[in-house]
Amino acid sequence: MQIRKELEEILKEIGVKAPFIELEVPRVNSHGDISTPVAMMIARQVKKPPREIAEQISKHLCCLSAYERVEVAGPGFINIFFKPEYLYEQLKKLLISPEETLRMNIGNGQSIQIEFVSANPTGPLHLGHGRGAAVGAALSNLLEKAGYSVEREFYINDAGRQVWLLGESVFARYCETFGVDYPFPEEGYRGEYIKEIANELKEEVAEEYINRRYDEVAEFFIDYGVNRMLQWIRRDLEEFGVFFDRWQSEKTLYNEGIVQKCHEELRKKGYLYDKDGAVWFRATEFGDDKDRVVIKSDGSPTYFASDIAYHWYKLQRGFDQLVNIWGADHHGYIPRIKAVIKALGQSEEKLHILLVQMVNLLRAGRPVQMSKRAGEFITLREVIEEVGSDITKFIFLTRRPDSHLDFDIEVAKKESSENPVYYVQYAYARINSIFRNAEEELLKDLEKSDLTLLRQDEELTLIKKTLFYMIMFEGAVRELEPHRVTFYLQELAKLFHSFYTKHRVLGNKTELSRARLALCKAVFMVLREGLSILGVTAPEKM
RNA sequence: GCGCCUGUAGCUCAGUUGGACAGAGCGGAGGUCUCCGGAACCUCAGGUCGGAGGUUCGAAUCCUCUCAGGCGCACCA
Repeated sequence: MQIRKELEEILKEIGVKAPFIELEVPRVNSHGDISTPVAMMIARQVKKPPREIAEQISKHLCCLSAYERVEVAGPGFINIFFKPEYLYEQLKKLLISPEETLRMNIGNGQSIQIEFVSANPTGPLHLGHGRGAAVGAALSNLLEKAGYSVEREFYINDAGRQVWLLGESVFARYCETFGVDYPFPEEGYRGEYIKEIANELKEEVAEEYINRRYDEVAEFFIDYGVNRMLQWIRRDLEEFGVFFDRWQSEKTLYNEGIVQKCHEELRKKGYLYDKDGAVWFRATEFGDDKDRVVIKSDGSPTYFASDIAYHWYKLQRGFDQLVNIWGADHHGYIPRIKAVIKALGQSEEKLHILLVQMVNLLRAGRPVQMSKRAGEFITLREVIEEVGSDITKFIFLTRRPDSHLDFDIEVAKKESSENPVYYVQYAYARINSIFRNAEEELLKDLEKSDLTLLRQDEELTLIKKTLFYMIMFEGAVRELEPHRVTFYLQELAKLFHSFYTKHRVLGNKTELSRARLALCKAVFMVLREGLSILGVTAPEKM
């Protein structure tokens, strides 16, 4: 698939530079296999009517052997029809080297760090975290396959007030198990899991910490609580099929002097200043609404203090690009973090902040109330136990991240038995089943089979669809949109089921069967590749 | 009050840096199967793209205003 390159060259000959050449797969067959509006896009620049430019371009394209014909249509579309021979050739290429073909090298080894989930270690993960996890993991996989060197990182907020409260909550419950009265912190965490930790502690340390003041033993309780929470978080994520390369602790940023070093640098540049007994960051210099407090007048740092340092540290580590996946409730935070990046002398383009909208959890149309403090909520773990990981991920990945999402547990279970994930997985299982039924002889060296026997509409359509995976892939990478993969897979599965219903693979003349098996193999590889981006299993049987 | 996100078929959602008559799944109606897995396939019905202006060859997409829902506007995290 090198149409884009060819078009670029033609444009160069004509003396035009187009920033990005858009290729579309038209809905209507008569509009060609591939179509491009590029002539219309440059019409203004060249000051010629689009159709005239289109004619000129299409004349050049006509000479190339891959195309059967090239038409100019409508206001100036260039519609390209492939020669079947070209399709067979590309299909063969896919069969011979699936990895090289399906994994376009776009990133060229650039390093990119993706930070996601980063849930506070003060309670179990909920469904919103699950959405971030699914999106982050899929995006990571996508970029990795596109030739980026990806690091998946989880940032742990293990410093500050929230974990202080976690420790105190555990401490209170711990005292309680000995019948010792300690007032439960007003904003403490009231979930059952806190009691679980307290009971564990009772086993482990007996009454060692009884009758002490909390601030004397806080460190112990915080560490214990945080570690236990992280264990659970990690376990739940693993169960969900999401893994991280690195877990960065906020506390470590303090202990290793990273926060201090970063602040010194900013101070030197004049971007930190003192006012009213506090230390401020000059965010307004870089487009934020107001300057932001970094160290409060009581001497304690704000959350922002370490967040600045965290981003500084990421940049220090030399990534070419950074991606932060945040819950949409943090959107107000974007200008100040972008300001930090700029203050550190880096281009804000380096940092992509992807907002993932909130998830409303419903059961049969009725909202399920969620409140972490009160300890009433349904966890990610409970949802994946009831609904299943594949289904849950698939639901998250069939929506744009910034769309609001009502996740109805009952609907999720019902719908999935009738369609979305299983539909795609079923196509995969079907192909596997065909392979199981086929005689071994037939399956040998499929790339050498006579692909020109694939002449039926359904076959040609299916071949094109598998080849157009690359167009979808490129767009998904460019826009950081893994959900495009999900939609593509559904379309591919649909075309496969259609083909399967209409044409028999096995039991034909040997060569036709082999050609169709080859086609199945190609679909098989694309499905497997796509599902692996989504982190959804590709079952051989189901 | 200010800012961000969302509003597309009865429901859940896509719609490729503005492109050809607006798409899919579910639900509804009707059909397909002697055979590789029916968790399948095919057909039909169904939308003034929240509303009003504007920009242009061309708008679901961009701009302005407006309505509705969600979320933010701390020396909280």
